[in-house]
Amino acid sequence: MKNQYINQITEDFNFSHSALFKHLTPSEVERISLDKTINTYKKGLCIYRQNSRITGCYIVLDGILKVYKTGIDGKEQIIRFAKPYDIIGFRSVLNGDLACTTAKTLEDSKLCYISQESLYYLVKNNGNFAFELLQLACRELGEANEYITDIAQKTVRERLAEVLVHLKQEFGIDKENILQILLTREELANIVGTATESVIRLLSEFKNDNLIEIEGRKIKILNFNGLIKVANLN
Amino acid sequence: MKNQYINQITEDFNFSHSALFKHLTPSEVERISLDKTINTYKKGLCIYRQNSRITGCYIVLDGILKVYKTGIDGKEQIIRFAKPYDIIGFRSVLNGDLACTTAKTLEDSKLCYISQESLYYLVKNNGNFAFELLQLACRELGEANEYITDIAQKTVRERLAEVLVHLKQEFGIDKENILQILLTREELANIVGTATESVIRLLSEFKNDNLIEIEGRKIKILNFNGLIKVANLN
DNA sequence: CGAACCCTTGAGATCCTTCAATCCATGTGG
DNA sequence: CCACATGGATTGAAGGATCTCAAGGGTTCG
Repeated sequence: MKNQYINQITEDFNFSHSALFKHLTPSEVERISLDKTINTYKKGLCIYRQNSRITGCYIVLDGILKVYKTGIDGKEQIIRFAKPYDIIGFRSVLNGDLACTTAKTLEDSKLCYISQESLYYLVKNNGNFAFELLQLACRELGEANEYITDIAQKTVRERLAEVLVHLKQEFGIDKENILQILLTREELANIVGTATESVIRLLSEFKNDNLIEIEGRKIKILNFNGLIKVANLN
Repeated sequence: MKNQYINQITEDFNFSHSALFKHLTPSEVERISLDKTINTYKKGLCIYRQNSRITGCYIVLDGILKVYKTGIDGKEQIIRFAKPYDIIGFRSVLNGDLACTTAKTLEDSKLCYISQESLYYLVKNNGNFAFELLQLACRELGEANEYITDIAQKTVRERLAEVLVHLKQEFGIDKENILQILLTREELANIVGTATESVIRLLSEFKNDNLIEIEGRKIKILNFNGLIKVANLN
């Protein structure tokens, strides 16, 4: 019976592939398997909402989510994406704060819910888990600091090129060099922190410079090093 | 003998006032007291530099530091400040990365150095300490996300007002309503993410609007709620 | 008394946003 | 199958916020 639950999650989620969860003992795996919930979500659904109380966090088993803050007059600022093996919502759970972001699926997705109690249990009882989570938080913090500096100092053009570089690094490209994440122009603008129209104009400049090709939301990377140069990355 | 070391730190630093360190057992206090180093630093000194290897972290006992990243053509972006009871450098220590920021004293300061080994020891052996540190990282992460949204969406005017609000909340004001942190116009610009000249012009607008008074680097807050309104904070 | 720093102000340039109009694809209900 | 609504993409034009450059003034300090 218990094994059945465990199989249900390990089928979708190979713990040993996760830096965070590979330290779990069999009994810990069993424990979280007992109170976890695996659900699938259609594209475009909110998993949790900014300013709502959040009772647990989620591991992404399949799909891609955007995590964003809603700022002045409803404009979204995308803070990060989450893909398989990523964990979302742990920040608010650990702090006991209301969610400071909204998480929404960009594709049909499968998530594993882990309750606040389970997360606390792991953090308190498994030093390695706590350490990995701490490292994760620190890594995200480092990235956030980088982001702040970029937004504060770089031009929109540089930032858009940098975003394309990061998206390639995070989601990869297929054999035709097409970015493996599909975003609307508005979503791109909400990462870069600019207006939709600016993204459109710059993308078409990048196209004229033979850095990329565009077909709807598909972006083909033609000259990665060129993008890096435009982005002013080192 | 050992007690002498312990006194040396507890004299400057009341552990029970620190959310992070109040969980330490006497033997843990003793342990870190044995390998810690307390030093005073003149104003304007670098404690550690971006891209350098960092062998431990620092607790601020006295003084104020700025923590910043150096971006395009040497322009500083101030990420945060540190004041007594704050801890700096733990992010890079825990991740084993090179420092991603530079920390510099804004006043004569006294810091307590804690080695990587001691920090690791505490994280691994004291679940409460690890938990507090995790919470701290999560809190900073939440603030960083907030910051990203602000820089991306707000005008320079709004951001400058917001910075003044935050500085008041973090460092307070004296009986004459003067901000208890002195910054150059350039440093203010490096928090806001703008040009020095813009800060100067906006500060004098705020003065004309009777929100503040300026005398050199002293900023007197005349109308705090007005600043909050300009900052578009709620 | 310079030198070094910081602060201030003006003017022009420019990047970017905003607003408005159009186009296109998709989906839905009659 | 058509008419229409919806959401996204695109383009142009105008305006504005902010930056850059340049010059000058004040203060501190050796």
